[in-house]
Amino acid sequence: MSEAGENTRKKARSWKQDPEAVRADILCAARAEFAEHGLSGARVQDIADRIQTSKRMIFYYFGDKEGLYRAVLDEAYRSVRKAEAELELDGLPPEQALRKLVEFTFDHHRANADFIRLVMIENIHGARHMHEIDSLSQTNTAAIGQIERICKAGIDAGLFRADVSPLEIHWQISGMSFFNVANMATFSVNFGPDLFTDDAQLRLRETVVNSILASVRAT
Amino acid sequence: MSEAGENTRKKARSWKQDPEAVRADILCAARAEFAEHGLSGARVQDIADRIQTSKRMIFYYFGDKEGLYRAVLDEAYRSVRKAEAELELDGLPPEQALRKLVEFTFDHHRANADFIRLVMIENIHGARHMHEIDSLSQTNTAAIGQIERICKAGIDAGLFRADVSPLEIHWQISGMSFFNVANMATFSVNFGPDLFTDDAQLRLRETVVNSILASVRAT
DNA sequence: AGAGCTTTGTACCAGCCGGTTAATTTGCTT
DNA sequence: AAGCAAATTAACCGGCTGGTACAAAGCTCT
Repeated sequence: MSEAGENTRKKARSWKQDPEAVRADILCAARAEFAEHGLSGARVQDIADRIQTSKRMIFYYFGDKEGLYRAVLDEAYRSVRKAEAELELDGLPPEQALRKLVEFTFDHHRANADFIRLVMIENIHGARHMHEIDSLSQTNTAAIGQIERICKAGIDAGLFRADVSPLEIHWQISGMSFFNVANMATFSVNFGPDLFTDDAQLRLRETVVNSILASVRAT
Repeated sequence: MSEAGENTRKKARSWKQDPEAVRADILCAARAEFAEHGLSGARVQDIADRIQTSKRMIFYYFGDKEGLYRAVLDEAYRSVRKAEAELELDGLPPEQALRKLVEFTFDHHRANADFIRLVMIENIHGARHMHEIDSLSQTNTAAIGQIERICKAGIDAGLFRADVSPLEIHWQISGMSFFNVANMATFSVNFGPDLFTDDAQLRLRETVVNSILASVRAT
């Protein structure tokens, strides 16, 4: 979740070489640019302008525009997965664990609009570029693991229906949390901005929690 | 829901003028192109190539690229709203009405991937272009009307909780139905394509129905 | 039939943008 | 200090792309 802006390297008169920092700066600026304008809408020159570097450097480090885009996508997924993995749920009773997971996901999506936009963009491209990033395939399914454990505990305790599907639950949580951020613009235009004030979002989050919990509970 | 492809006008040797058909053809080709490549990714030349016309015609009828995009967006929303309005729910008991609405929305989103993609794209642009289309603001809130009526009936009958929010319900239904189509690509890459087979989608739809119903039911 | 409008075809342009060439500077190694 | 690879800069290029100028061809009305 590396923060935006803030030149990491010193670029005062007599510049010091610091390739890692340059790479990181470019990646950060590129993430913002791609998130804002999409792949074809992003301008390499604008990315260079965001930090103190030249267009040439971008091609030097990342080959071409798509290479840069892939690197951005890779890093974005990596940092999100890291945050997910840090969430500790194992001690909690099933319902509380599920509640906490939903609340976390909902909040985390809201707090990482750039990532959401990158995923939107990637979906527009049919996830074509994700296929070319090998590091993604394995670690992503770990997100399901948490839900599987919660479900198993819930079923064993007789609290959850025996036929709950962890994958479907993840789909539901992701779906609403994602939609909430991704479609805020059009939803606001169509139905007003009332749902997106801070306290309305709190209520909405609770609605999502209740909806998920209600649907997994044993009758 | 005008269908794709299929040149409406005759373009044989001695061409007859048929501006309406040309306009419709352009709109149809443009919708496909924009849905596929986004606003900046779409090529005007490619739109012209999809049907039997010249780039010149597009600018003649729609002014510029953004004007065309706006027209596409307008027509897309219009046709979707029309389909929504045709859904007849008033005779049904509350739970069945809500179920039918969810099932309809879920299916309708799946069947209109182009529209979903246009909305995704518009969201990436912060719904900037929707603001410039006046015909949208009024008719869209009508979608909430149906849910309001259902909720009122449900509450009066003691079946639904008294504090259900029609807007939140609409948000939930839209959210999951939208996500299901919009994020199919990345979701499949991350968690496998299992959820998107025809019968898995049927089960998933049922999960959504149950989830919504469970959360509105009076305790 | 011909004036005057709308509609269509052809050729073209200006500028933007991804990407490159080549030369300069920095820092490390010896 | 000399040699060399890595890092950086500046200028440049080719082609793509939105948009246009101009002319020709149909339709309509008289």
